[in-house]
Amino acid sequence: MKYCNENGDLKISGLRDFDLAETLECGQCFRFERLDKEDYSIAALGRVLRARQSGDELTLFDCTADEFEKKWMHYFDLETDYAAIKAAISADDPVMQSAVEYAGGIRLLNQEPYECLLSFIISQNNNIPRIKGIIAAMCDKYGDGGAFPDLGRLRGVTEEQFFELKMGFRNKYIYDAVKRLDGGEVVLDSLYGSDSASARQELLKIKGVGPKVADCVLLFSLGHRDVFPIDVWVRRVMSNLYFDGREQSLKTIARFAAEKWGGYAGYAQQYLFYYARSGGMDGKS
DNA sequence: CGCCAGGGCACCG
DNA sequence: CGGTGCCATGGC
Repeated sequence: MKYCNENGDLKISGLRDFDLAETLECGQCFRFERLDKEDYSIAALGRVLRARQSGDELTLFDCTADEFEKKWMHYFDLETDYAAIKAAISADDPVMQSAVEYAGGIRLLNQEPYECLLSFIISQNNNIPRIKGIIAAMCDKYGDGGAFPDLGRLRGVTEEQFFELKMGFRNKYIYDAVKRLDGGEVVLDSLYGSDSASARQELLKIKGVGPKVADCVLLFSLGHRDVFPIDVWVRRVMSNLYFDGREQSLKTIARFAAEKWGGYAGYAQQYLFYYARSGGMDGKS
């Protein structure tokens, strides 16, 4: 990977195992806008970044090399060797080989834990377009200039006001999350280093945060790549492709994934999720 | 109209 | 413990 700044824009070349569209559209983040094919506006890390990919070249508009090194390199997980990970998780596994081939440019983002937590609380029993809409409404209403509203801005917001953003029954959960973070009962930044199980226990203190939401926050923002979030899609695709179509319990799937993929289970999960949602459920396409 | 969506809670036996 | 009904909303 090489990069240099041209007229204020950063041009990165020689990228491998990276596809901007796949990475953004695979359901791990919600605040982005597709301007054109492989051309996106991304709201993250305190600003709006426009990015466009052409082959193995990625352009980050209005971005210095310094900013790239300090923020976006890690955000897009570009310092990680995905070729090695893909080889490891798909060894002797035709199912995972297909999933990895289908969307081999997915990267697991390193998002901000606070935004990731609130976003995935909103995601529960919901669909992706509507999740994006609710988050956008919250940013418009309470964020500074459309940014994701920080704790200070959500501190005084009532359950009723969250309900007005069309959150439905999740309004109480968002309210509870804000309260516990604000009160210091849960400290997200302390969860980077600890082991996944104890970090999950902390997140489960928040009302409306169960195993699935907790695992998404651990995987997509806190660097715990061993966790394996199981939603309806993952349960379906796992049952179909690894258990002969017989629906398995969450516990069985979790144990299977942990034994099969270990510390790389999170990567495996994301390839499978995207594969399943794109119609690869029968194991042929 | 009913079913479903990147679930979790309360309640039940 | 494991199973079940319920929760708001919008797209299909």
